[in-house]
Amino acid sequence: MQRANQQQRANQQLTVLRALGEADGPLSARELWSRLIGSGKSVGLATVYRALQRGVEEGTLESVEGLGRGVRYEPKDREHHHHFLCSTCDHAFDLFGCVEGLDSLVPDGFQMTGHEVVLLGTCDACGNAA
Amino acid sequence: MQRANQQQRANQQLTVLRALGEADGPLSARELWSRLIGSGKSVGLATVYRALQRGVEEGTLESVEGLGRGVRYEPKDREHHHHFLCSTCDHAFDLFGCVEGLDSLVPDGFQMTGHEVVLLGTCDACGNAA
DNA sequence: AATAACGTGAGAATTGATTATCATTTCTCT
DNA sequence: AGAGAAATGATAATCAATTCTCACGTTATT
Repeated sequence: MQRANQQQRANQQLTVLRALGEADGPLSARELWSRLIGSGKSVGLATVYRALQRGVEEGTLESVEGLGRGVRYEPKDREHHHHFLCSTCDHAFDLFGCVEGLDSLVPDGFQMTGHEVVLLGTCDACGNAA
Repeated sequence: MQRANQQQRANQQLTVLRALGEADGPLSARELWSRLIGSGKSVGLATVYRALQRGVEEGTLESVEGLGRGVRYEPKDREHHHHFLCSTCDHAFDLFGCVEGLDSLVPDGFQMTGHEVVLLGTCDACGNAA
């Protein structure tokens, strides 16, 4: 391993969690890792996984399924929201607000404990780049 | 391979597609395969995959992501609907009806082309079995 | 019946995501 | 500074889902 400078040493996991906290939506481990590398932070993919796993164990992070294939993570302290999944860049964006009329969809005998709403389409950037 | 009886020979892929058509919600390849085996139909998992792949290519099936991890499949001719995902048995049930107020969630500059709503909780059977 | 194209099942191979391992390095505390 | 605990990065191992391969059965056509 090449000489790493002291600046970006320290607690790498904090670097990871901070980056996730600044994201505009839930990120997968790889997505988060790419962003870190892209912004010049040298962290191992394994460390990203470790940070995410630990965040979930400690209750500060939440894993989000239902957005395309993989699992994504987001800070748990965000208030109730949903996501917009861009089919071009595959990034998930946080949305604000919720919807009406969910209760009426629940079949007799079923107990609803939560819900997810995902809007699909093209994000601003991808739409303009077309 | 043990002697298979002629009755259930013929076009196995049709058997697969028929079973999917009779399901009360989208099924994963494995889920569909299990059901077939469970009901005495001897089909190979590879054949299930072939039938699903072909169904999608020919436009009669649609793959559904966003329900837990894997990919599930459903006939494309069903009218617009959403799903209830039971956290106990992991089965996805078709629901009827839709919700209000989706448009207002779309951020400026984003183009929405579709949406998914997933209700989470416990299905009737699992709730009673508890 | 003969031939060729297609369908099938079993299991191997591939793939992508996640976890485990291990030699170092960094931290913490004294 | 020194000792032991924890963190880190590279990469190997694991695991589940999906695809591929191939020997053989089936169907269609003649």
